This record gives sequence, C-alpha cells and structure tokens, in this order.
Amino acid sequence: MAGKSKETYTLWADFWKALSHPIRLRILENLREEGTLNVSQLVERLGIGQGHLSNHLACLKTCGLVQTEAEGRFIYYSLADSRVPQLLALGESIFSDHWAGVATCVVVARPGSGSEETLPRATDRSLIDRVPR
Amino acid sequence: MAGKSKETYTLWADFWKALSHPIRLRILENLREEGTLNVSQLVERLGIGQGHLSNHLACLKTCGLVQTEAEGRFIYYSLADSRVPQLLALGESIFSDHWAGVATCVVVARPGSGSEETLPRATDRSLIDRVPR
DNA sequence: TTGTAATATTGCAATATTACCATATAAGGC
DNA sequence: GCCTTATATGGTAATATTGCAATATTACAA
Repeated sequence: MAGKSKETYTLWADFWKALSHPIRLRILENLREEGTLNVSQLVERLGIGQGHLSNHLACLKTCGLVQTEAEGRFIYYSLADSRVPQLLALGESIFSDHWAGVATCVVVARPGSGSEETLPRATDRSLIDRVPR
Repeated sequence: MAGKSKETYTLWADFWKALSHPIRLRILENLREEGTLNVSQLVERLGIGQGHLSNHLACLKTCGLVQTEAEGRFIYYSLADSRVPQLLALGESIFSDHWAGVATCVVVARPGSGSEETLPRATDRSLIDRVPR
C-alpha cells in the first residue's frame, strides 16, 4: 500500500494544479527568464486583467512556487527556490516528447489545446523542432 | 518574451493536469513502488470502479507518464521512463514544504483537501464534542 | 487629509472536469 | 461457435474551475 493517506494525495494533487494553468505557467516562465517582476510588469507581459493576474499570483505563492518582496507600493515576484526551475525543466522535457499525445487526451485536453485540427504553432521552435513527422 | 506560444502553454498546462488528480497520483505511486501492475490489480489497490480507473489510465498513457505491455488478456502498466519518478520526487519535495499553504489556496484546494482550518479538523467530532459549551 | 497608482479580494455566469453506470470490445478456454 | 474474464468507451448529472468586472486595500506624495 502506498504510504500516504487519501487526503494527502488530494492535497498533493492540488499542488500540481498550481502548475496546470497556462497563465500560471507563463508567469513562472517569465520569472524564470527575468528573475524578478512586479505585478504591473506581469500585467503588461501577459496582457490580462490585473485582478485576474492577482488571483493566479496568490495561488502560486500559497503553493510555494513563487515568493514576494515588497518595495514601497510595488510587490516583486520571483521563483521561490531552485527546485522550481528544475521542476519546470523536467516537466518540459517529458512534455516535449509527448505533446501530441497530450493534445488527444480526452480527460485533460481542452477543446482548443492544439491538435484538434492545427498542431502547435510553427512559431514555437523549441518544441516543434523535436516533433517527428 | 517567453519563447513559447500561448497555445503551447495551454497544452503544457494540460500535461500538468495529468498529475493533478488524487487517483492518478495514487496510480503513479503504486507503479513506482511495485514496478508493474495490471488493471485488475490496480482496481483492487485503489478501491474504485474499473471503468473509472480505465479512464485515468488512458489519460496517464496519452500524456506519456505510463506505458503498457499486453500479455494475453492482461495489460500491464508501468512508469514510462526514469524521468517520471524524478518528477514525482521533486514535486513531492516542494509540496512537503508547503502543504499547509496549498490547503489554503482558494484557486486550487477543494473544499475537503485536508486542513481547512489547520489540524483538529472540524469533522473530528472526538475532539469537538469534548469542548465545553 | 486627499488623490492616485499598485495590488488584492469578491461575486457570479460560463465553462470544464469528475464519478458513475451501462455497454462495448478483445482474448482465451471449451 | 459460445462463455467468461479483462479492459475500454460513451453518456450524463453533479461538481469544480475560470474569467471578468466591480470593489477594496495599501502606500506614497502633495
């Protein structure tokens, strides 16, 4: 029997959910590239409403993926620790080998996730270049 | 600008969703411990309906987290490759430092994920009922 | 104090996901 | 062929999540 209780798995699943949203992933990638960004800078980069972004930031923070530092009325966000970029890199590694399958998964893929008719954009070299044809 | 398209982030988020369900995590942990299990063995270990399990297994397979080998009428499932247990270990490492926060995250935590109001759970009558008044 | 910019919180309609059941397929033995 | 077991698929009611707009808070400067 696996050593954890059912409740623990539910909570652990909730942790993974923090990574399961395109906006939250874009936030993490922006922070990985830039190191530190405040909310206004993220609003600008992501092109979404401030309130909406704020909800996602709160989620990432309580789940331990980002940390904040207040400076005057600006709040600077950055990745919480070095395990976070490691986790992103490992996930991306597996994902990039299986993105075509993910797009067909009825459980997980949304009705516009990519390969319904058009497979991921040709602008995305980092992934496209690995795709077998 | 982060190098990926919005569509790619959506698909990547879908990949993480494969990890974001307690039953799918329990499947992965059982496979990590046992190496290989068929569907009937998993039904028994998890105590859920076979059809329900089958949907989750299909999800894990198309997302590249598990692989199968048919042997007669049995289908044996195992983790897809060595990156999968690495990913689980890294995720668990971060999660175990932040589970209390995860439980409070409005975006991600379900209404029964664990410590709604830190430890002595409201459902724990044995404690609550003792409180005078 | 008042004004204003930066960020957070809340309410809710629209949308997506889950759990369960019934049914379908596939393989092996008789 | 027919029966049984192992696994997969489809429909759908119940439930959970998202996106957005309105509102609240906080910090600073004048």
